[in-house]
Amino acid sequence: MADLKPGFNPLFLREEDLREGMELLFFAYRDFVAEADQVLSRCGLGRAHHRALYFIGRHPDITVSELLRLLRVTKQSLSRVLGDLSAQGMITQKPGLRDRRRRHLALTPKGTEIEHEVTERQRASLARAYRQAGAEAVGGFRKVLTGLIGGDERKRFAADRIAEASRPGRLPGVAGR
Amino acid sequence: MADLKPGFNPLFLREEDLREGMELLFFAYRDFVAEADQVLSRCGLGRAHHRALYFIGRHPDITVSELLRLLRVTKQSLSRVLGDLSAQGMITQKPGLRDRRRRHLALTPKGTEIEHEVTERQRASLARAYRQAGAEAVGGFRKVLTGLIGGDERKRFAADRIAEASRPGRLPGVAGR
DNA sequence: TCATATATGTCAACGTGGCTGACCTGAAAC
DNA sequence: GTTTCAGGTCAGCCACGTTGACATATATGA
Repeated sequence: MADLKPGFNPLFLREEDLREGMELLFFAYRDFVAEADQVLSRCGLGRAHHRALYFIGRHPDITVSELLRLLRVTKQSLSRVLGDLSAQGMITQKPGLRDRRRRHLALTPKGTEIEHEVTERQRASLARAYRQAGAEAVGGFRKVLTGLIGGDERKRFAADRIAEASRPGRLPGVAGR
Repeated sequence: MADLKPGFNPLFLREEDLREGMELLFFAYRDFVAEADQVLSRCGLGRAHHRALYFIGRHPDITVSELLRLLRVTKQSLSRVLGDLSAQGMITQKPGLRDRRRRHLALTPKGTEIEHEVTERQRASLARAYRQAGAEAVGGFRKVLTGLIGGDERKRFAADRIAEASRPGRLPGVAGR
């Protein structure tokens, strides 16, 4: 069953600890998103809408295909969500100047408001966990999670992400595929 | 907008860092579960089946309601999943001796095999991330995630969980509700 | 200039896995 | 022994993923 050999691994790689880590991730994620779901349901929105709002807010003028690569869903799924958000006046979609096939997405004031309202809960929740755990633990948290991210996306969370943060409209890890 | 005041918070609690943490969690979880989904779809099972298999394997003779509290889904949702697993001969359900209403669940050899096959991928993935990050980072990872878990469940991941691990059939955080 | 290949986005139909509501069954209480 | 209740099931619905077929826009080449 490809079991880990206890004698050849540090303590934290034991079967039991790995299982515990998996459960921790499961429970933490479950509760983290549940935080937002309450607010979302009051707005008549789902989790999928929130994810779209979030990333559009974070990357103004993002195109649909860039958003697709971030979310890793099919364009058909995303299309429905964007249709909803557009119908409710939460996002704007303007065709690109260079390539008029592309629609560039942005939040309306209303969309911004909803996004903040929902995300604020999660941010507060994470902030509390960060504060309780301390700066050093936060570093470890980020280190391990970064290691779990597969492939290209990991680069976005490399050490030099400060530079990225100062260019808010860009999507370095996405535009370059 | 209830923004965090930069002057009164340590650096790692800045808006930008919290957003990055949220995204990290999103991407890491997304890729972590995607790992298992490939294997699952080959077995004709879904994510819900895996979660049930996992926790039944980890807590033999668990009752349906205990499982419900772990997974936080409705009994109707779980019932369908258990029906599938039972029909495919992956779990056994025997009525309790003391209270014959309760069904105690356990994995069959076939169920154990499938569970291992799926979970093994995830365990390997987490082990790699742990190894890359180092023991200290793993401690921080667990600390922050534990802080994200709401309410009662957090206790299960307290310092004395070693004691729990030596009593594999028990569910201290669950039975006591 | 028009035929076509490619990229992008949409429409229709379907599957998984959540949910609520109504109901059944065994155990316990009066 | 009827009632009450916890544990579990059946039926139907919804959110949000999927695939397949199609529409539109740009780029390419005769």
